[in-house]
Amino acid sequence: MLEAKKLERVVPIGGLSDRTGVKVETIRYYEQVGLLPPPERSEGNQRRYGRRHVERLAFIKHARDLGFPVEGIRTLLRLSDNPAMACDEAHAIAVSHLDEVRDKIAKLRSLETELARIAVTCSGGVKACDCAIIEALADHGQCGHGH
Amino acid sequence: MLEAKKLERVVPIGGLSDRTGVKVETIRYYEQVGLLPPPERSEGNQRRYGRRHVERLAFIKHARDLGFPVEGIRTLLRLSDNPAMACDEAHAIAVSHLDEVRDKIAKLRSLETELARIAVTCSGGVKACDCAIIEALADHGQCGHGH
DNA sequence: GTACAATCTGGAGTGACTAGAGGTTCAAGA
DNA sequence: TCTTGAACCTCTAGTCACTCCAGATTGTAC
Repeated sequence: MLEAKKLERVVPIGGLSDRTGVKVETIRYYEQVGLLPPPERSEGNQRRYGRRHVERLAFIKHARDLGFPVEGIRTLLRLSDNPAMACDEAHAIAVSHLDEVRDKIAKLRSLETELARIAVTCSGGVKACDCAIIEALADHGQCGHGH
Repeated sequence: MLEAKKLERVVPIGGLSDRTGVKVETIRYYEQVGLLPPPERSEGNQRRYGRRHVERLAFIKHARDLGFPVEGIRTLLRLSDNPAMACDEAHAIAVSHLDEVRDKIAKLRSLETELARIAVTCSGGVKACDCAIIEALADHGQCGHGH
């Protein structure tokens, strides 16, 4: 058992960073906020990570890439550590987040439309023109707030 | 002249907030970072805003609603105060921002696709199932980083 | 052994707000 | 005119998810 543990490949934080694509500083941050458990240390107090940390961090990164907030990931990790629990909660988290992403897409498309309208009215390059972009931004009728 | 100025309708910060939809605290913030010039004050040191401030803040709000960063808005405001300047810069700012918005939409749609895939594999509600969401997040093949 | 890159901790910054504490002013109503 | 409560003030610090920097130590290749 100890022998098996002794032979496990452990890496310093840079090695974990290389394996997961997560920055060194971000790894330390995740440890600080409790997403990643503190690893064992070398005699010189340097972090040494084994396979389980690699897997945990990969999970975290995948979830971050999908836009889950840190607190949501904390919940997902807890569920991950208790596979016998109902997956209602994981599903609720994912669906809620999916809704947020869809809302955001809708909003951004609306922004895109207006930005494209604004940008196209001023092709640029003409000195001393009255800038249509500035005028569009000053146009209260387009600012989405009733006056 | 002084008489005309005396008769201009001025409002306290709450009035400006009501007229523009921008929060009181956010108005103070914009003054602090220099987007909004400091207004005149009452004898009791309360801010008093006239029409020009209302217009300036409406401009800022419109630009923020479109997602322009504060520094970009600072530039747009400078251009707005100098209408004789070439509008190359305003155009460049708008187009650059439009590109960012388009990039973001593309990324979010990709996220939506994967989230929808993940969420649909676990309809939830079945106790003691192996949660497909957790497994999907743990699946290195899907995390966008080569191992 | 030497040198340099990697690692450590602690503190603070980023961007755009947002909240709270404790004190003052203002305006409406009695 | 007086009272009261909302609006206002400044200052400080928090939010979220990182990110950066300084100064010191460790580790590894040559």
